[in-house]
Amino acid sequence: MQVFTYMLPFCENPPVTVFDPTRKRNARGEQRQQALLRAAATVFGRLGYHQTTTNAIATEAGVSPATLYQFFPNKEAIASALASMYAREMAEAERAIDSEGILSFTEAVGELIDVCMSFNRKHPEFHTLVVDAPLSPSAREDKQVLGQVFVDFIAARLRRELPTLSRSEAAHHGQVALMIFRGILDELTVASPHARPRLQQAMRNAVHRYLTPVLTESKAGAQLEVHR
Amino acid sequence: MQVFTYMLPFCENPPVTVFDPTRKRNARGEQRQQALLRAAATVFGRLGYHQTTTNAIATEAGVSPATLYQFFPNKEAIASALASMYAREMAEAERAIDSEGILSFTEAVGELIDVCMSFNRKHPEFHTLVVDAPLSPSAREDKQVLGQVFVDFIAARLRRELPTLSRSEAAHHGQVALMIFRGILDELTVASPHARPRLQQAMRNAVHRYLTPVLTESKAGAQLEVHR
DNA sequence: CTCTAATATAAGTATCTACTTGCATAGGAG
DNA sequence: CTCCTATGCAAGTAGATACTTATATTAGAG
Repeated sequence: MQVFTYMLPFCENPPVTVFDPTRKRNARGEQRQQALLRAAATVFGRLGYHQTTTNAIATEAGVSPATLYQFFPNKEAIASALASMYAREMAEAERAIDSEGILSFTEAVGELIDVCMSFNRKHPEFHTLVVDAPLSPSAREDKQVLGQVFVDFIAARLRRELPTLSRSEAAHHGQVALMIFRGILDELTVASPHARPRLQQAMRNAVHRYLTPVLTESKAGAQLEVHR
Repeated sequence: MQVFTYMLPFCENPPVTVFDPTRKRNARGEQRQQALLRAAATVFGRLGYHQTTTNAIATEAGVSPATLYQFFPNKEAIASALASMYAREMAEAERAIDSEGILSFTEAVGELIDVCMSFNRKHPEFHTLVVDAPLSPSAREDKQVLGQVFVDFIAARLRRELPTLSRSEAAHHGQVALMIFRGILDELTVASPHARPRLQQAMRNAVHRYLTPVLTESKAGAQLEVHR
């Protein structure tokens, strides 16, 4: 059986190595890997994970299907490599937001939303990879970390405004904000260009409106929540 | 080629007839159809649409695969029949909410959310059918109508509180509420029983907090929205 | 240059799964 | 009873697609 090593291209994060790390690679091979990943990204973005065939990826990259399997053990590995790369890159971008801590709560959360929306818009294939693709354990980990970074960002900002808020409460609200984000993102990915700006505004409003009462109504606690 | 007629079982709505409406059916056959739909619902709920094979449905129903195809032309038709049934039933339940118009805005919207959450909890397979399954045009129509009923319910309530709100604005807010609902529902369907009550409360809060500013901040219009 | 390992592919195979065929049984109308 | 049609199934077929094999070509190290 063939043994694989591959590095993730166009990504500053520590390279993800799969299988044998001792395998030598030529420059030509590295180019092919990158070309294959770019081709995969294109086709995944066009057709979604399930509709995308490995043959289509190979064709898009201008190589034979067998060549693809010189560099990736299976279809899942391609999806996982892309998903890991994107997840790490996006997490990095989120961590970089307001590292000096000069933004207000609303500004920081708005910036978080914008960064996430731009990223998804720049890499439309990320959505299907995260939602539809079966990922390797390591890619699942990266995906989960990405979610946690989003949640932690919001939780930290909430607690900065309101130190009396418990960690678990803050995390919970971060999680709900993430769910709201994802729900609207689902529509954003299929919305017509004409409808997009309004939805982007709605996204900011929805998350903001969910979070601000946590800060303003906090003294009264859960009693002020919608009853029933 | 075999010709099909089937009626949707356990559903008060007008029966959905597929193919030849003149085909005679015995009581035994009707039982089988219902058993097959029940079996399909079970397996779809357990494995999701894509992982569910027609063979598994037949096995679950205790019949051979060929028998399944006596009653349904293909896998999609099974998913479509179930999805149509559920979509109509759920739309009916939504339309029945506060038909006397005695509930407050908050109560009515809360009731809408509760009805939708209970329905999805009662029929866990509905989610995968609507999200993952390729549906027949008629089932897609029923699904789309269901979404519209949700949106219209909220839009009507918004305009009842605030008659100056334009129809399109009201509809937009209804649509965003639906996206928020779906985003949180996605997590509810996979949440542990222990986490569910808190998420249900978060669902009510999220939708409520998104909608109330539409009523209270309306005079100032979009200017009061989160800037940028 | 030469030799070895990496790269490339044509032409498959293997498997999965939706769906069929051919034939046997049953049950209601007449 | 008799016949026609609905019901039922064992044993398939067909087509899609992930993945492999055998083999040729290339290119970098020494």
